[in-house]
Amino acid sequence: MVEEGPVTQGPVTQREFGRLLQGLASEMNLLGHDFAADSGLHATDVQALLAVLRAADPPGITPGGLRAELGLTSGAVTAVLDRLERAGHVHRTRDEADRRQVHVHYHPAATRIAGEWFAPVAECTDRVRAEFAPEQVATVVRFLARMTEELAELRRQRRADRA
Amino acid sequence: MVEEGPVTQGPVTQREFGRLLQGLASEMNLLGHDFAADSGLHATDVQALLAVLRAADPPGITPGGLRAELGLTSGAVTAVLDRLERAGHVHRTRDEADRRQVHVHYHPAATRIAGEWFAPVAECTDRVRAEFAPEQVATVVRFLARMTEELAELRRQRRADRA
DNA sequence: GCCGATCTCTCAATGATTGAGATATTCTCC
DNA sequence: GGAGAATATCTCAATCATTGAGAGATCGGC
Repeated sequence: MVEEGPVTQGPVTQREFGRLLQGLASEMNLLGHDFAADSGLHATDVQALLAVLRAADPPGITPGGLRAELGLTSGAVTAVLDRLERAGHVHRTRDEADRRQVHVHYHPAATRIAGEWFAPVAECTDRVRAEFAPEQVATVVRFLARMTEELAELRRQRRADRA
Repeated sequence: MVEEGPVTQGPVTQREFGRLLQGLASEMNLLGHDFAADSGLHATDVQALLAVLRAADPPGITPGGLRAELGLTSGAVTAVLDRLERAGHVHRTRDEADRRQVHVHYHPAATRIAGEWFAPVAECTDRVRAEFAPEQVATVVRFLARMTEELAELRRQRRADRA
């Protein structure tokens, strides 16, 4: 009873806020695990497939981009893409302008499969979003974008410091 | 302007919203990778260590709890804990009431090391939080909590359906 | 054109993860 | 109380993802 007091800014300590963020990230990770298990893929392959799916496909994401986005070494990315390609989820094309680069594209079937599997998740998201007023949703969106941006900047800076 | 037809809920489409969430989760994952690289640990070990750190320590988290929270098999959890214990980050105690169970506790040193490494991340979080009014932060907190809860419920239900 | 830089892939070595089974403990129901 | 089912953790051999160094191919600046 005593600890339920404050409501606005004070009640959520930095630590609790971190816990919330970690908890959500963890839960999303587990969704990936489940999708992997259901699809006969591995957790890493799913992360890669999702990264490919959420990349703009006109250009398509490069193995190097995946390397940066998944935190893997180049050999691991090649292996992941080999597995995804062998399973028929993605295919590679070589950039004609810069022939060193490769672009990874998803197959329509992969979109459909992932879309169907994640449909209940999307419903989940919609359900939660519906609990918030439009301007509140906008606030959440702004927060998510800013947080992501700020963390990316932090990592970028750290990388620069290391060199 | 023209192609924004299927607006499910306000200005942000469901797809964009999912992208935002995935992007943030991905970024947080990469932070874990970097911490792992700097600490001589593996990505999984870091996830486990963070899970131990954010668990209430009076009881301490069990290997089974970690198994559920990381999506690993029992053998993998044992291996992870062996590594973390060997590195001096955590230690195991056996529950006296139910001697089948084990509780994992972090060493104070682990808290300090992780705390120091993640201090800039915490500053990041604070910086972003400072950009929002108290009631907006409260909205974000509520959203994070509800989203996590809903996703956890979805996974729980799926697990039940499978059986 | 040439040299350094960039991007991807190869490959052997390492080691993390799996999955079935063993062990120990608790719970349930007669 | 005691037999059997259920639960929690650990063991271990087999599998396979990941690492890390290096090769091959291509581009950009001078």
